[in-house]
Amino acid sequence: MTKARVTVIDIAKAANVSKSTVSLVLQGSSLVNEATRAKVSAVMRELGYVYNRGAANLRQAGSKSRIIGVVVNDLTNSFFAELAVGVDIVVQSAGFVQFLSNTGESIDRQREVVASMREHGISGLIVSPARATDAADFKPLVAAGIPVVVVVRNLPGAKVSSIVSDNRAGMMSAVQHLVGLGHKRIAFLGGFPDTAVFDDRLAGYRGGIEAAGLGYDEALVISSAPSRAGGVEAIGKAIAIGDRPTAAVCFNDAVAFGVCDGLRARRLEPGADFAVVGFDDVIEAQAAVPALTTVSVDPQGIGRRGAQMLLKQINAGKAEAETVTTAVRLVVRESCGGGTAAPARAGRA
Amino acid sequence: MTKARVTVIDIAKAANVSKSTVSLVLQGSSLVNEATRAKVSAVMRELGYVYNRGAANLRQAGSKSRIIGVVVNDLTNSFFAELAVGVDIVVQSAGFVQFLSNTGESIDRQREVVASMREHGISGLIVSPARATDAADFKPLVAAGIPVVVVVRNLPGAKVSSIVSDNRAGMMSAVQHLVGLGHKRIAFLGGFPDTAVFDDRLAGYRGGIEAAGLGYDEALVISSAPSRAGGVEAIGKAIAIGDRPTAAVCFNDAVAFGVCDGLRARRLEPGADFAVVGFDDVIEAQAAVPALTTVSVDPQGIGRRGAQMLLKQINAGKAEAETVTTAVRLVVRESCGGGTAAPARAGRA
DNA sequence: CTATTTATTTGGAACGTTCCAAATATGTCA
DNA sequence: TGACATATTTGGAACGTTCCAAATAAATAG
Repeated sequence: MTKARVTVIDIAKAANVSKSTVSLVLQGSSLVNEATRAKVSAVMRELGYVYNRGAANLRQAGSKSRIIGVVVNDLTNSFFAELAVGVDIVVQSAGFVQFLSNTGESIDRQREVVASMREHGISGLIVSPARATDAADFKPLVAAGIPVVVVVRNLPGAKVSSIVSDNRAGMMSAVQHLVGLGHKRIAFLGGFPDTAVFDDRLAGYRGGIEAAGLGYDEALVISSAPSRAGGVEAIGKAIAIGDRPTAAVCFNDAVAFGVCDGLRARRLEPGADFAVVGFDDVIEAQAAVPALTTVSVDPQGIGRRGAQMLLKQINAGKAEAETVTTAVRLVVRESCGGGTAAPARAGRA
Repeated sequence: MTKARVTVIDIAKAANVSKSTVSLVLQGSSLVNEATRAKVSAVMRELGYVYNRGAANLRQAGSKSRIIGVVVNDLTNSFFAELAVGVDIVVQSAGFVQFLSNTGESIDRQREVVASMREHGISGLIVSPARATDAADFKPLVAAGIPVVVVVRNLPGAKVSSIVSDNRAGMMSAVQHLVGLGHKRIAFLGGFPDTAVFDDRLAGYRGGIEAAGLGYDEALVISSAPSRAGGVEAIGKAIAIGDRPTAAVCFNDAVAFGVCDGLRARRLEPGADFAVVGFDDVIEAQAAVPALTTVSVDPQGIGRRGAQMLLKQINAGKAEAETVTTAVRLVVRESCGGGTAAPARAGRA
């Protein structure tokens, strides 16, 4: 067991050069003679040298740490897992590493992990904020010159870059699709009203309804937790309405799945008896039965995009807030009926 | 915009004490006077001090970095995402942070990220190795005194701790369940034979078959990619066998889903015409139609467990390799027929 | 052979902490 | 009061790098 760490000085001694030279080799400087470089490299390999980034960061000005912090609100949701993977791909290929943490929608946890990341000297931060995050929470970071990119959920008021999907347009096209299928009573189900994403999606819904000449009816907007359970709850209320809706656009796919569950529990077949559209296009959407018609947002793409933007800002040194909305597209599957006749599913009563 | 970083010396000056005292406060030492502590803390808050962990690590011996490296082979698989969350939960509440990377089953990538983590001075590593990982890859880490815990997939030959689920027992109980339902010809479908996990599960299958007095028939073991597509392929071959099986245990849930797809494509209804059992109990298993009977392994639990073990080793200073197999349990749903019939699952939500 | 480039190498002095040994202040007891 | 114990504070000297200014070696010019 090697007791002490092998340092640049050990290398220097063994290779008969100065530590400065070793450092030069480490950075691939062109100042050093080829022969020397070879010798030093050989010694490093031989002694099993491992670079101490901490020490280097200490010396180098501020944020050369090459660590990117990534904070997501729910890693168990495959949407965000995909997003993290997208970030990782570009971050890694740029020679940075990723510091990933999950907040589970807890705002306190979020504060903790961001603080911790800061102590570790991250070069930049990508965050999908927990619900009800205070826009001011990231103020100190940007004040310290650490670029921040907010993804998925935007943070109105925060002076940071953000990438969000085009929630309005997506929901609008979902509504248009249902209208095209002849539906007149279309509900909007799920989601918490206190989020910017909710507002955007609802606005898209309303826009679609009004553009179709249908009246916007507030009774058809039923919020709930943005989860499967929330979907079950919401469809329950929706069905109890006097002038019952015949279709619904859902806040996200999880809600849509819950809506399907709730329909079946009432002996209604999603797709046949009631049309359902989701939002996000999570991996499960295409495997579900019936396969879910949904608005696809490509979380991995958002992750990649966000990471690129962040790296750009890090390299630029100066970060001016920039906002990007990424396009979305409706993926028509089976949950609104009419779709591609599925491989004969035995009709479950 | 604050130009320079606020350091412990700035605090010292402003609070009229020495930097040593500030350091003491930082570490919550009981040596410092209450009044002094209060004053220093106030100044720190006022000047917006942020602790520089890099500098601290530099001074402190070896691995006090409080960073835990986590490497998984496929973050988009919700099984591993759950695992990462499990790790994060205990790691975070112990005041450590998590460095998470995804290898996407690439062995090169794995080497890169592990090297990078090492440069950053991780205190320990939790890894779910990419396929065909060389056991020797983690040698240098443990030689350097950095504890490593391998999860999910074990690494025969590596002298590191590991946590794997009880693959043998799980598969055995799956077979027993099918035997109990009267099946005589039971196939084992999917998975790559070059993995330890495959060997274990196959051994469990064989054990169950033989314990039931049924003959072990190699023709009924059909390997394939451990994916949905692999499942489709495997069931195709299985059905083509002369003495056709009436049931199958699958390498994992993804394969099981593929098997269901393949059955339907041949106008066979999984559950009714052919019994299918999965392994893992991924989130989708209970929502699928028919809901999948499968062996539940609780990835989050494995993550938590692994993290605890790692922390224990870090604190102990010395790490002796320890191997734990976690219990699994068969969850009976609908994919073997007979199960809870009609009343659509309102059960969960 | 000296003067002048050009190529390479090199000692410190940082960076922001923690740790140690030693200094100072405070209190207690005879 | 002096001597001693106890509580609190404090200057350096590390830790492993990078950077700077300056030294040395080699090559070219005059």
